[in-house]
Amino acid sequence: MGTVGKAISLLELFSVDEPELGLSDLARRSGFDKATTRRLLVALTSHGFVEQDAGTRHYRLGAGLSRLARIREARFPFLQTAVPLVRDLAASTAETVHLSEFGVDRLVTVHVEHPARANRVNVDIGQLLPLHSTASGIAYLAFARDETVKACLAGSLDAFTAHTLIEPAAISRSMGEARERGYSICDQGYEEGVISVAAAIRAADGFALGTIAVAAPKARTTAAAIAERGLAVMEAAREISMRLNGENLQTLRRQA
Amino acid sequence: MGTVGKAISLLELFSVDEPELGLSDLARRSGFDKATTRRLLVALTSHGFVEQDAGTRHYRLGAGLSRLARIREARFPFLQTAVPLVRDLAASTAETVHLSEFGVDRLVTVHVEHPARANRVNVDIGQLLPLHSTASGIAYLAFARDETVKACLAGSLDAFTAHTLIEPAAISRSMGEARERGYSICDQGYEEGVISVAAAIRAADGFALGTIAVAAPKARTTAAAIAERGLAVMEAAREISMRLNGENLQTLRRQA
DNA sequence: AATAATGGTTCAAATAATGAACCAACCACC
DNA sequence: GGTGGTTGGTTCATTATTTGAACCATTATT
Repeated sequence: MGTVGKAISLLELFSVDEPELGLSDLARRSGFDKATTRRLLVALTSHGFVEQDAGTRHYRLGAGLSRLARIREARFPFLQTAVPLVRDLAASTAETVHLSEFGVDRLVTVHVEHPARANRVNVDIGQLLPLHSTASGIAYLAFARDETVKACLAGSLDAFTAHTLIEPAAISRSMGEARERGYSICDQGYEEGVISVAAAIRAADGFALGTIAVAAPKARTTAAAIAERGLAVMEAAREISMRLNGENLQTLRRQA
Repeated sequence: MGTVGKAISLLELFSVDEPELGLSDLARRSGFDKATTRRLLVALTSHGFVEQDAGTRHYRLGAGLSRLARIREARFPFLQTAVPLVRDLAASTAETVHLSEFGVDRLVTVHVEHPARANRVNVDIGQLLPLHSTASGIAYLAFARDETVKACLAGSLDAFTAHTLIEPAAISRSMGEARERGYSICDQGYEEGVISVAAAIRAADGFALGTIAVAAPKARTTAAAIAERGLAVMEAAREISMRLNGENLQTLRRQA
């Protein structure tokens, strides 16, 4: 791995659960030498990607990242556009709704709304979702570029639960169903006891760029609820896509 | 400059005005060799910090940045907290209101509300503000750590207009006034014909972490309007600080 | 058809990154 | 008030990575 990759992988150690980490901790988790880790942190700090707490000397993500993210968001107002619809959907379903955007080879969770009840599915902002074993992933793949689908199915596919589909043929079938139906269903493919539905948010060219999903404890979820949520999530995704692309969303090339 | 610094300085070439850049362009502007530039871009792309348009082959900021920025925001909800108050202030003043956060040695503009009129001060998201020559900068310095103030005054201070204060003593005086008054005033210190007021948003320890400012064309701004806006911006900053720190904002050590 | 852009690649030479060993300071625990 | 185990931080000879001139393939422009 090159030096910039190492620097970035340091940044990736921070999470919602652990937003502040010390030098030794970072060195341990990254596997880099303490001196290396520190040199990288200094470089990142000097550009505002990392900040150091004056008191504890621990490190945290810096304002430079917010800046760049805002510049990106100004050009491509994904969050701004989608968040209100995520809220609406969360209110009407009373279950966890999460929004994700594609990045490299996974989906990046960029927004979450949790219902005000104790028994719920918990998703963290920044959480990374695999493509083959989540409702969001299948919804994304259903409208992704062939190269992306191929790259996904070619890699080694982890089985997170006993229900995870890992045969390319089974995943392809699942994608096909999602494409026809307009939304995907994933029954405990990523975590035991969780059932989700998701739909793809699409760019002007018709290809998926992210997803919106509703996740709920399977124990209290009926088949009728799934169908209802599926329609709702599909409608929300359609509306977000429309708003993003100014009404002129092309019909997708790749139809079922 | 180390390799990670170079990689980051590539990212910094993107802006709201130019959110997409080609390889040659990036190489030219950064001053790096084309091969180097590309290697850096590949590294950044493979971690989702940069995306490449499939059609134009141009590069843009990637979803990985949004992810990290959201993780940061989850821990420290500066934007979430402040934006509503920025909106209120923009509505009541009918002038440009911008919010900034300290980073490295400057203020980073993280949110802007523009009034719906043609003649207005324009501020872009991501814009970097110098500390010594803007209302925000002076407001920040007035409640910054001594080290920060010292580092600022020690550096070479650019004169952006004929009105820019560049003598450390004059800047210190300006800071003192801002501290007493509760808000800063900057009369064309950064751009000719623009007058701004700003107040510091403070962390739990009493030190500034950002600012909120109102900027207007000087031609239509009376002394009374300045005073009125000063109070409003001060109140907004106080409210944001309160909400961020859960009511227990410590009185600042360094008083006038 | 020639010209000058563009994005992208190669490999010996130059440079920057590495890490074991080293401080100093802090904390917990007899 | 030692003692051992932390922590953050630094040094410098060794080592591995980055560098860039020259290269190719495409795609406009003239």
